[in-house]
Amino acid sequence: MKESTNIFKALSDQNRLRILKMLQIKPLCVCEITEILQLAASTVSQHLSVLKKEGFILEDRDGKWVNYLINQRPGDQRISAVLSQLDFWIGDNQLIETDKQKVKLSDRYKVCGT
Amino acid sequence: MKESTNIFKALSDQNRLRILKMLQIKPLCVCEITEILQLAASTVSQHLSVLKKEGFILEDRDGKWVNYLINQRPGDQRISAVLSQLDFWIGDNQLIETDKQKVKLSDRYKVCGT
DNA sequence: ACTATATTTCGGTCAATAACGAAATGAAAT
DNA sequence: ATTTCATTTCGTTATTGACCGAAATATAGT
Repeated sequence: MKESTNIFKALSDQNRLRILKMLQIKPLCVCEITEILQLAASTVSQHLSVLKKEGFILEDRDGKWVNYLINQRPGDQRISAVLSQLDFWIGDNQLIETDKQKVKLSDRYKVCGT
Repeated sequence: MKESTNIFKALSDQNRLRILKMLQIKPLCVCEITEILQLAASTVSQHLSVLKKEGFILEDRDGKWVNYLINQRPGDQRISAVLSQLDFWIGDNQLIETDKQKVKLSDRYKVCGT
């Protein structure tokens, strides 16, 4: 018996919304997200695990990195509904606007490891 | 400049979801909702003010009572999207099922004032 | 004006959660 | 095998949010 989770809870945190919008641009590893959000890596990891647990995103290990990406085939229809119209549900504000710019310019080989 | 509020935050609380589903049956006053949720009136009032502030519901004073009802013409399209398909977004569980039964049987003149 | 009932506002407590840094784990390169 | 870097897990702290009861406000009836 699977208990019905409240998908809105996963979306109630502003930083998790920012992450979703960033992943809309392209898959990212934890250290790239950490760099952009200016949070501790452990905090970002937690947010990602919430989004993954709910089915919004998938992880894909690539060597020492873990890429996170939007889940294209979520089990839950409500999650599909949100993800397929992310711009409708989560409008851009200044913060998200600049996040997206940073994602476009982000290069893992420069951001990480230095 | 109106700051963009996170509509998901208003929906992240289980009791607020219950209230929305109850109001789907019929408009209710605070004391009826209080009776069904078994919370303090002040707590229910807080929940209602959040839902009202976000545009999910409207209030309509009727003498000493204040009726709350689903907003049929929300300004925010996302809120329309949620409200027009409330059953899709907020599935029934046992709790909500019995809430709705209680709403159908609820009679303000018996519940309040005694 | 006074009383009764409904509701909201206020001040405070407690629980949930977002945040951090440190330690543990995973994977690759030396 | 050891080092290095990315990530996760753990333990703790700070913040936020749900909740309550008491006091304040609103409305209607006496």
